[in-house]
Amino acid sequence: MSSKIRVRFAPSPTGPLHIGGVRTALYNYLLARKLGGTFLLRIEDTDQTRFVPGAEDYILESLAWLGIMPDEGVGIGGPHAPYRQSERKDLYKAYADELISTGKAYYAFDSAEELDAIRAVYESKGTAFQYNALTRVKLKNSLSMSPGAIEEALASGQPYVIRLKVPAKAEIRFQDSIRDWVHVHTSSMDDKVLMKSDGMPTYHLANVVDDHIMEITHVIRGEEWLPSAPLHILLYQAFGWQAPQFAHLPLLLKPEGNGKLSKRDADLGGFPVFPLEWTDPQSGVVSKGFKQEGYLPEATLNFLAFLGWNPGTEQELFSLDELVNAFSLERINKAGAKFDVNKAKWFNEQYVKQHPVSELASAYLPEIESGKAEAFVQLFLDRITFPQELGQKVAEFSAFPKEYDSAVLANKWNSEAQKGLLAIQTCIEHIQDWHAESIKHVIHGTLETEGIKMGKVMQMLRVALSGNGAGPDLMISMELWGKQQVAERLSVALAQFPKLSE
RNA sequence: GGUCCGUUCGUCUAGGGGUUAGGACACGUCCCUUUCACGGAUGAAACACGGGUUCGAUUCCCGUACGGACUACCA
Repeated sequence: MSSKIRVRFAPSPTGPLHIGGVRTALYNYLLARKLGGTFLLRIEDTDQTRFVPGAEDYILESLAWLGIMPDEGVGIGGPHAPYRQSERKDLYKAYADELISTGKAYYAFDSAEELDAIRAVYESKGTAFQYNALTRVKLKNSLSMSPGAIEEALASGQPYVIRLKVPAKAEIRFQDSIRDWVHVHTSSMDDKVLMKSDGMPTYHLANVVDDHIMEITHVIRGEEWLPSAPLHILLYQAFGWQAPQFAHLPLLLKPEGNGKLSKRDADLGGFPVFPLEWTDPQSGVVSKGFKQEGYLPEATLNFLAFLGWNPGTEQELFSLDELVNAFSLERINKAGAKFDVNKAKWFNEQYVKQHPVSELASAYLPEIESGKAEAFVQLFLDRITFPQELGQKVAEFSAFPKEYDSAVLANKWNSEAQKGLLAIQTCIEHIQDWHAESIKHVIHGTLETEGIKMGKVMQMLRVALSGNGAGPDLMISMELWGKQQVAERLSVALAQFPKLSE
């Protein structure tokens, strides 16, 4: 008996992959790597009406961007191909038939409209309708109909679904890796549809059959599946199969208020909930992506990993390999986690700072000569959250000041500052070796001989050169502007500042 | 409504029968710096409530409240 770990990520191609889905994929990936197992990708496209073109590619591209590619599955191949459920359609029918023949499932001929009507009646009475042991005898199915009538209905091609015959009185229990024992009584479950009238299986059947065939050992999925887990257990029992180990992940919640994180929150909060930018093929509406917003894949992964899991130590920055190493199902939390943009940004800043300067320079300042571009990156590295801010920073830096910080001017512009700036204007003319260190040396020396305190003029010098009262290291800035530019900026500023007499 | 799941600073969380309840983000203050940012230090900030069990409960049990998920021929 093989004890090889096999996990899967099984999204539906109904739109862009949600960030919660990405976290599910990540946890699956981490467990597989941690235990030397296999991570596979299966596409659950059994609902033909909700298929969205491009969604499958989007999923693959997202996983590739983050570096958590599956070992097996759609787009990769493997021993259990095909991995797209629509292409495995015929398989499921045979399993459903097996359940019919063993009496674990039955045909139901009730139309969707009939059931809706029944539901409406129940609802008007303040109760909920359940298709179960109590009601199925009064409905149109192979349990209530005579053998002849069933025969006839089937032969005449009357549409039907196959439903699981849920036992009336039984307690279903299973041990979840995250929630421990979960018990549910079958009286609160209904006879779920296994095969739809269009010949496609429902999620429940396809999922259980495929997880079994593909030898999945651990099912790691979102908490929204917890209520249907007992049904899946029942299915495994009906087939006589061993159920995999379940782990139901806590949900990702809205940053404000309550509820599941949704696309709407992203639009409202100005942050992405999708890994990559997505253009809706129907409406053309574009949704932001972590990548396009400027989040680095390592930062996105690290941030996501910590939403619902932690290593139990005080280390927060983890590479993917370190995550693999530290990961365990046991340390996943039970309660839902609110998405916090500030924390995401903080992670990104950490990774931006760690990023090789040369790469940032060539990727984000491609127009600028590499040596200078790297100097700019160094200058702004601590002041940006997203690397693409670099271009804007450099543009602002390079532009001639349009106006001068009036508050600083009001406070610091005095005759001593004027004297200092005049002295600086003269002395920089003589600097041959135009580098931050030598500029600093000369300016300091000049101010000292003039008997002017640094504090009295330096901020005015900054305002004169950049227009701003705050900014990066002035000496390095001067080096980057170049001697001629500095001289020009200084003389323009001096001409505009009010003239002060001694 | 029913079923199930959950609840430690504003947020992510550590912890766990006896602790000054720890860390991180954000926020305040201070230091560093010519300024800002970075960095460092520091402050404010939490065990939902009520009953048990116990010498002792934030920790275990039960209720309540609150929150969430699910309740389709969607996944």
